[in-house]
Amino acid sequence: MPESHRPDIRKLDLFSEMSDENFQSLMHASYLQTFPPQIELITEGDSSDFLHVVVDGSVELFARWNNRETSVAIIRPISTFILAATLRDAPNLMSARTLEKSRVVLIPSEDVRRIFDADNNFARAIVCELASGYRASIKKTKDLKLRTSLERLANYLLRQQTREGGGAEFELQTEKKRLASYLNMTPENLSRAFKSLKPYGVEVDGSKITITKQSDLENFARPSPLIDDKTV
Amino acid sequence: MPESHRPDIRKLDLFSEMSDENFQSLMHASYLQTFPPQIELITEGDSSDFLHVVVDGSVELFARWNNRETSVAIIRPISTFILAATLRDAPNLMSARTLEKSRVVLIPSEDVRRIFDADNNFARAIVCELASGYRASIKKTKDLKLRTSLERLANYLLRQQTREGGGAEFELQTEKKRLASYLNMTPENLSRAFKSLKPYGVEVDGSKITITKQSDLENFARPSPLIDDKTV
DNA sequence: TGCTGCGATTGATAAATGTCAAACCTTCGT
DNA sequence: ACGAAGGTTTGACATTTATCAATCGCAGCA
Repeated sequence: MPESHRPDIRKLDLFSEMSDENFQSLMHASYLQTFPPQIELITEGDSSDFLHVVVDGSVELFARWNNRETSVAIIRPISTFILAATLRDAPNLMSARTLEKSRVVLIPSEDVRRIFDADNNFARAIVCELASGYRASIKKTKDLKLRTSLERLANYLLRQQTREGGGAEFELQTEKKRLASYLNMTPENLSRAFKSLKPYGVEVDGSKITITKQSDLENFARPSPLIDDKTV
Repeated sequence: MPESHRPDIRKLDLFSEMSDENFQSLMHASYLQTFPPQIELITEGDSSDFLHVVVDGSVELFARWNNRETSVAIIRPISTFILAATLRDAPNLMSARTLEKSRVVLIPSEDVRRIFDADNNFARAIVCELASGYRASIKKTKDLKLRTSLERLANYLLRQQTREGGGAEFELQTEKKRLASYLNMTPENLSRAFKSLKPYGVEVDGSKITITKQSDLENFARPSPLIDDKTV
């Protein structure tokens, strides 16, 4: 793998504390690949041969069952995905496709497991990462089970607002079709949900959202750190 | 903590490979406590002071938001819970209550973290356990998002049948009220769902289920290893 | 034995969500 | 500039799921 992205990857929590030697060894065995949009990188059920790192573009994780499909996450630079499958040497539970032209570093799972055994700092970082991912997944379950679709949308908007810097005006950064699937609703339902949030000060213009009555929206959404916070 | 349960706990994947010394050290710092039914052991948001091991009875993990409540998991002997919060030293995301008179071993989180650092085999086991839990949670998300409540019930019955040994006749082992919450439906809806499964050979008598047309039910449920299998 | 309380069921109704079809709009490539 | 493709919105309608109220039935207990 070329050198160019190494410093960025090295900065990830997952890799920042490991020894130089082990990091170089991981990188040495990896590939940097560029993919066009809409390429299915992983199909669920496949064995997990590589830990993936998105360094450019974006990748959607999704799942299929019985001819239905749902969006589970959208991975943006710089982050890894399918760490759990890699470590357990188990089949991937989700499929992955590029949403746009993307660059992905592929680290052979075998090397990840080998260096996990050799490098205590790396092992510690892996545990942190896994625990975080696990907790994020629990939060998603709570969001799904405890909230109506309207409430999920309202809270999503507040989270997205925060991610985008906190201003009253921000971009969705996701197609509405995909957002609908992510929030477990149909595009039609999402469209109507936006209208239902208008009384709470949500203005929609294409992918631009403006929140004109912040406290009204928060009052309706009732965000909870135990569901909506990234870090907790 | 008294000695009596140690051999059983030692057999758990999480503890079976660690050094004797470290295991004894963990146990030495732990408490065995007996709780009556319906005691709230943990309230979500609390800091995670102990890793819990249910050695007798059963414990429900559930979550609250906005005056609603949902059942997330039921823990039966012998298993641990809230490992992720313990490791991250983060607040618990779920509450826990005993369903019946139960005995629980409480291992101080601090000791778990300390010995994680000291014992590579324990660290490895923790990673396995976390990765498993993470994957189980992803499967739950897929189940929730991709299936209707009727399909969730049908697949639940097939899983429960397997857990109970695979015979045509088996017990639910859970109040229907709780099962409904676990499957994200109301008790009324669950009751009707059972009736809707009658054409597929599901007979209900109290908590006893008899599956008279196995292949019909499987045909309807379409279980997938990537959602329903324990081990994958 | 007969209460009592609570879970389970049933029926009627309401609310939430999905489906289908059509129209609209934006983007993109020729 | 034009047309095609596909995402978005809207309306009408169907289905799923929840809510409310009443009843049933069983387990625990005086």
